[in-house]
Amino acid sequence: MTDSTTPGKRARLVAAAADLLHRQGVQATTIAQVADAATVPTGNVYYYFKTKDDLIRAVIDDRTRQVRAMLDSLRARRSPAARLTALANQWTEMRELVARYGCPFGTLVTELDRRDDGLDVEAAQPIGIILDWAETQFRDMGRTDARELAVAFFAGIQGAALLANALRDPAVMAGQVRHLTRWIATLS
Amino acid sequence: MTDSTTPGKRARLVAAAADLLHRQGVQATTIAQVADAATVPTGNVYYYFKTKDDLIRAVIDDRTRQVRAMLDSLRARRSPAARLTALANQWTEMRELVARYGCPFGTLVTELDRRDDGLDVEAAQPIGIILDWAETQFRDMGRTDARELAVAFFAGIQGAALLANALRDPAVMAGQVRHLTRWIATLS
DNA sequence: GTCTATATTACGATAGAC
DNA sequence: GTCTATCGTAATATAGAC
Repeated sequence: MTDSTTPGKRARLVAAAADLLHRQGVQATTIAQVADAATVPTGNVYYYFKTKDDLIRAVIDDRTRQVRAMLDSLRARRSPAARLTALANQWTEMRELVARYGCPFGTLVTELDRRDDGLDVEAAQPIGIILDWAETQFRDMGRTDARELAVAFFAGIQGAALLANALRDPAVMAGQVRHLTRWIATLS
Repeated sequence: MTDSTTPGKRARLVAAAADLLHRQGVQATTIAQVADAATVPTGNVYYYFKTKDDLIRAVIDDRTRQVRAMLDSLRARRSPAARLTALANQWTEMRELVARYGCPFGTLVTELDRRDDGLDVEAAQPIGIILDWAETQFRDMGRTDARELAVAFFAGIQGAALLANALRDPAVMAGQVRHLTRWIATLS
C-alpha cells in the first residue's frame, strides 16, 4: 500500500463489491450492503472511495486484472488451439455461477454500457482484451480471417453464457464449450 | 379494449417504457420518465399499472409478442436454412441499435434474471421461444444434433450483440451474421 | 377516468466526534 | 484513520380533488 490505511479493508470492500455487483447487479447493490459484506461501517466506505462509481471502477479494474492473469496463465500451453480451448474451459468451470448470475465480465458490460461517463468504456476492457488475444491465437494458427474467427469464438462463449443464464442451465454452457472445442480442432 | 379506459394511453405507456428500458436500463428508468415520454401525468401511470414491476411485465409481454410475430413472418420462406438466415438478418438490421444499447431481448434477460420473483422467468421467454424455434429448423434440416446447433446459432447472435455493444461497433454484428449464414449453408 | 399534490422510503453522501 | 449519526434527494406509490 502506498498510504498508511489498513491494507485489508480496501481489498475487502472491492472483493465484496465484485461479488455483489455480479450477483445482484450494479444498480441493485447499495453501499450499505457492500460495507456490511466487508464488515466495514457504511460511512467509512467513503474514506476509501469518494463515490459509488469510484468503487465500481475499482471492481472493473480488478476484473481486468483477473482477465490478464487468466490469459497469462495460458501462455505455457503448446499450441494456439490448446490455448483457445483452455480459455473456453474457464467458462465451463464457472458454469454454475454463469447459469445463475451470468458471465461476470459480460453482465458488467451490459449493465454499464448505456452510460456516457467513462465507466462504459472501462467495463468493456475485459472483452476487448480477450478478443484481441483470441485474434492473435487464430493468427498464430495461420488464419488470415483471424478477427472474424475471434469474434465467432468469443461471441459463442458470451452468447452461451447468456442462454445458460436465461434457461438457468449450466449444461448449455458446458455443451457449447464442447462444440467450440471441436470447431477449433477442425481449423488446425 | 376490454374496459372503457382511453385506448391509446396504455399502449403509449408500454411503447415508451419498452424504448426507455432498452436505452437506459430497467433500474435507471423512472416512472416519471415513462409518463413524460408517453405524455401522461406521472401519478396517472398507476391507474394503468399497479406497480413499476407491472409495467415492466407489460413490456416483456410486448417483446414476447414481437418475437412470435417475427417468427411467424418467416414461415413463408422455402427452407429451414433460409428461415434461420432470415432470422439472423433481423439483428443485422438492428445493428445500430444493438451496438449502442445491446439486443432488446438479451439485455432484458441480463437485467432481470438475478431476481427471484416471476419477472426473471418472463424475461427469458423470448430467448426460449427463439431457441426452440431454431431447434425445429435444424431438425427439419435432418440434423439429430438440432439442439446443440440451435444453441450454437443463437449464442452466436446474442454473443455478437454483446461484443458489438461492448466495442460500440455495428460491423461486428453484421460480420458475425455473415459468418453464421455461411456456416448454415455448409450444413445443408 | 384523469390529474395534482404529497406521503414514504431508501439510498448516496457528508459532518464531525473520537 | 475510524466510526456514528444524519442530511438531502430522488423515486415509488397513494390520497383525494375534479
